[in-house]
Amino acid sequence: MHPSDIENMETQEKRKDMLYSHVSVDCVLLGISEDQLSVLLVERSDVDGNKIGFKLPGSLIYDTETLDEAAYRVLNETTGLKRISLKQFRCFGSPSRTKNKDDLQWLENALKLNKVSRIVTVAYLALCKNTRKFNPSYKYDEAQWFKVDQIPHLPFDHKEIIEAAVQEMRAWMEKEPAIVFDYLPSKFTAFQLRRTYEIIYNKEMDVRNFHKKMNSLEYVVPTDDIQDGVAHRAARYYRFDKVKYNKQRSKFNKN
Amino acid sequence: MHPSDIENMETQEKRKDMLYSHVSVDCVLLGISEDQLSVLLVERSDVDGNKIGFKLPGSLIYDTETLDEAAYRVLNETTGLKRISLKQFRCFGSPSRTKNKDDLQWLENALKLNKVSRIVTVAYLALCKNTRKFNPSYKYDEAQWFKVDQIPHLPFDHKEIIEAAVQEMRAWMEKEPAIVFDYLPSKFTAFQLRRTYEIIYNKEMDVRNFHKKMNSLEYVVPTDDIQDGVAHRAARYYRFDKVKYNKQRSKFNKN
DNA sequence: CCAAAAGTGTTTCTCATACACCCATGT
DNA sequence: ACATGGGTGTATGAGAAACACTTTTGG
Repeated sequence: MHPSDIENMETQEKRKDMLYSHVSVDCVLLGISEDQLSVLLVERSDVDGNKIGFKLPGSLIYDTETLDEAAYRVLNETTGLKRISLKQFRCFGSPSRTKNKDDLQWLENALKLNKVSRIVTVAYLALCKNTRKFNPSYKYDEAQWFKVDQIPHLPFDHKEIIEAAVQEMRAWMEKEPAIVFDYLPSKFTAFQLRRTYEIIYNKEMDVRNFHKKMNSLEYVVPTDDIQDGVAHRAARYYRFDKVKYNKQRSKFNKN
Repeated sequence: MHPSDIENMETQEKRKDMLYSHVSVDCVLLGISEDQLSVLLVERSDVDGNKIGFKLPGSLIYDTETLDEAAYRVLNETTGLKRISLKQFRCFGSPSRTKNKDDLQWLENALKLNKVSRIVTVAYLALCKNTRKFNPSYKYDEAQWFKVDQIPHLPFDHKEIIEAAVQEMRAWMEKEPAIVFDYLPSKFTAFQLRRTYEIIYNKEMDVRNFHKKMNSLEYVVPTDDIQDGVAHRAARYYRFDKVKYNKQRSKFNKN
C-alpha cells in the first residue's frame, strides 16, 4: 500500500459516519485515446479484492458536501486534476437502476451497509486531459480509458449515463467553447484543436474554414513558438487566453 | 373537504411507508399571466392549517417511482394536466438548502417525520397552459400564478430554482421548438405565437420576419378557420402538426 | 528533390435583420 | 369613414460552406 493511501483511508474513516447513503455522484470523464472519444473508467473489486470489471468513478456524497464538491472530489480522486470544468448534466434515479442482484450485492459490500436502498445519482461531465499514468496516491490505482463505442459491461445504468454524456458534451461545447482547452495542453497547434473538435463531433472539418474561424476568435492567440524537429513545415503553437475569452463571452451574452 | 380529497388521502396513506424521504422533485410550471412570464406556486400551510405563503409544487418521490413519474404526478396533482413536456433540468442538493429553521420545522410537520435529514431535489420544468381555475379535486386547491419578477418570499432555494428555470426555458425552446405548443391552444393565431415568444424571451420581434419564419416551418400549418367577431381584419388560425414536426426534426438531426 | 503536413482566399448560399404600407372588418 | 389590428416583400450584411494550390522542412 502506498503511504498516502493510509492518509486517504484515515480521512475517509473520519467522515464515514457522515456519508449520506441515498445520493451519489458519478463522473463521466471524457478524453481522447487513439484518436477516439473515450471515457475514463475505474476498476471494481469484489469483497475478496478480485477485480470484477469497471465502472464510472463515483461516490456517495458526504452530509456536509454540495453535489458539486462531491463531483470535484471524485474527479480529483480519479485523476489528480482539480481545475477543470465539471458540469452537472442529469440525475438518474430510476428504482430499477439497482435491480441487478450482483450490482446490489457489490454495493452493500463496498459501502459496508446491510441494506442498500435506492440510490439516486447525479451525473457530471468533463472533458479532461489524458494524463497517461495516474498518480497511485489517488484513490483508484486502476483507471483506464475506454473508447465510447467499445464500452465493456458496466454495473447499474452506467452505460446509459455515458451515452447521455456524449450527447451532452456536444451541446455543452457549443455553449461554452472554452472547455476544449481543459483537454488540450497549454500550447497547442491548429491541428490539435481541429482534431479535438472532429473527434468530439465525429465529423471532419474543412481545414481552411477552420483556420478562418479560429483566427476570428480573439481568445485563441498565436504564440511565437513553433514545432521543432518535425519532418515537414513546422506548425505554430497557439494558446488560450482566458481573460479575452471572458470578455468576448460577456459581450456576446449582453444581447 | 371535497370528496375526492378523501380518495387522494387514502391513496397517499397506502403509499406512505414507501415514501423515499431523501429525494424530492419540484416543478417549475411556467406560463403567462397578464402578458408576463409567470410561475405557478402552491399555498403552504403550517401545522395548524394557517396559510403561510407559497412554494413550488413538489413532492418526495415514492420508492417505486422514477423521477420522471414523480414529476408528472406533481404536475397532475397541481394542474390536472397530463400530456405536456416536462424536462428535468437540474438537481439542487446543497446541504444548506434546508438551513432555514422555519423551513425545516415546516418540512418535519408536513412529512410527519421527527428528523428530516438533507433532501436533494430534482427540478423539472414545463411551459404549461394557463388553466385559469384548477379543479378542486387536485391536491392543492390554492395554486396561483406569480410573475417571475414578482416572486414572493419562498422557502428553501425555490427562488434560485425558478431563476435557473427561466434561463433553461429559453435554451430548451431553441432545442425543442415544439414546447410552445404545450402552452398554446390547439388553434392559435400568428399573434398568439409571436406574443408567446416575445414574453418568454422578453424581447420584441419583428412582425414580418416572424411571419416569414413561421411560414417556413412546415409543422405550423394554416387552417381554414379565421377569427370571428373581431373589430378588425380577422386573423387566421394555425395548428401544430406533430407528425410533420417529428419528420423535420429527425431530418435535421441526421447531419 | 521528394514526402508530408502547414497554411492561405475567393465564391456562393443561407439566414437574420431592418424597414413601411395596404387590407379586412366592426362600429 | 375611421379605427383597429392583420398581413405582406425587398434589400442588406454576416456568417457557413465549398473548394485547390503553394510553402516549409527533414530526410
